Amino acid sequence: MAEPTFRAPKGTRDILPPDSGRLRALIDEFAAAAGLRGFGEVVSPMFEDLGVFKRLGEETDVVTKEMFDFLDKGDPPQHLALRPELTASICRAYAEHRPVPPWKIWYEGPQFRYEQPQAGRYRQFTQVGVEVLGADDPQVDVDVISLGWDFYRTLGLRQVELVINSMGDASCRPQYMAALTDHLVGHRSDLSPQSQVTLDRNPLRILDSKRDEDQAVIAAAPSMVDYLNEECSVHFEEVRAGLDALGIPYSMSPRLVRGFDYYTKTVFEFVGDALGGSQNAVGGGGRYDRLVEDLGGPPTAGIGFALGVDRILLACDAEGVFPGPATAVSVFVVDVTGGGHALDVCTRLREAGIGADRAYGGRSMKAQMKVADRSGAPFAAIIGEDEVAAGEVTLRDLRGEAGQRRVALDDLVRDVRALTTN
RNA sequence: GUGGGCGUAGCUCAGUUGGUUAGAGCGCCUGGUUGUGGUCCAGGAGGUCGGGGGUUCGAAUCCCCUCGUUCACCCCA
Repeated sequence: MAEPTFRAPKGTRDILPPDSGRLRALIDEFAAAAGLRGFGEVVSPMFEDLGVFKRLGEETDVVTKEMFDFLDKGDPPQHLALRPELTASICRAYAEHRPVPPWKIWYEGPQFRYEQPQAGRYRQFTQVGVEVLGADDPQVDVDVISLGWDFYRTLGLRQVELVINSMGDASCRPQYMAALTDHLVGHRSDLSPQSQVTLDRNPLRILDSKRDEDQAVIAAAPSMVDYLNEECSVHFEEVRAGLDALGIPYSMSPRLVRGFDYYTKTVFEFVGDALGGSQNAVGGGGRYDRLVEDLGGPPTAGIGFALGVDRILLACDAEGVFPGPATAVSVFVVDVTGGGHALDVCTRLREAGIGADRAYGGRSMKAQMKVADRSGAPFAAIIGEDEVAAGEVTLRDLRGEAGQRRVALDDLVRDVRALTTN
């Protein structure tokens, strides 16, 4: 392959038709699902002060080594970073604008992490997500989780599984951490070298290690749910009861700890079973009752999730669902008189709200018919000298058995409507 | 960031132990008598074999570097 002068930067890609149409349709689907449940959209900046993201946790890889950060041209310069996720931005916006709680919002857009790219893992990737700020009612957790669950079902995905856990809060997590650390330190020599390093930095991280050597130690480790205090325990029970009431299946995993330090109480992940490899998390989220405060806002409970659009589409491919939208072009105009009449006919159709396209460059009828076929349009409107003389066009059915017939130019819109509405 | 696989036309891939003008299928373009696509037939365009360096009389085939991609770890969506 001849090397082009420029190519999309490492870990980024161009999304072209028809994939881009599919992406758009997926986001529209999510917008509809969120809107139906009373969520409003927030469009926030693509970059923030670096400090906004640092609050996500000093032990979080996304913060410590995966940030696209830079200095602006100010004096003194401001240290900014492309957003690696959106929860922090939303919390920053909440602290800044103080909307009336509960604040139910959804978002969509690209996010950036400086990682080694892999299938389903990009340096620029798209997420859709929701956040609810200002309500710690477990019913909110249920509402949020069910929105995610329903969304996957709407797309047609059947092999997505829900996994949940509880991380406790500031009063019970320390006791669990002590017990976990005791256990891990006691088996330090049984852990992989990498996990032994992790142990000193953030013991919780070892729980989702995928290395075989670690599995026995992890399996014997204490579970957070056994250390939950009364409040957290009741909260978790109510979340589970709510999911049960909705008939949403889930499994509990004491190993589900998530990568951000800010989570409290409920955490959950949607796993795409149809995706091989490690990039099988198609969505995840949890409750974060301290984050808004950490960003300078009032004490505010929060919960939300982010769904990886790129991975969801890979999962759709794997399951053979969500093919994407059909063409919006209903009529492809074939004009063998030079093209001037195609201009007129297309305009008539478009002004009536009927999708219309045409060929350019005065190509042969055969060539234009091929383009018409490829366009996916259900009908072709053919214009030759005969039609022009009679003030008509030949309307041809490209997909069915209706054949073709001549119609008066002034009746074209009416006839196309009749054919496309039944 | 660490380690392994891969990188030949727009796409999916063949290219034998290094040896003459690098191939196929799909796609694209043009035709198959004078206005008709989706089937069929015939032509055609399109590649300095990711890039750079080296070994050799000679390299897509061997070596080194580099870039990209992919898999695992890590992390996460």
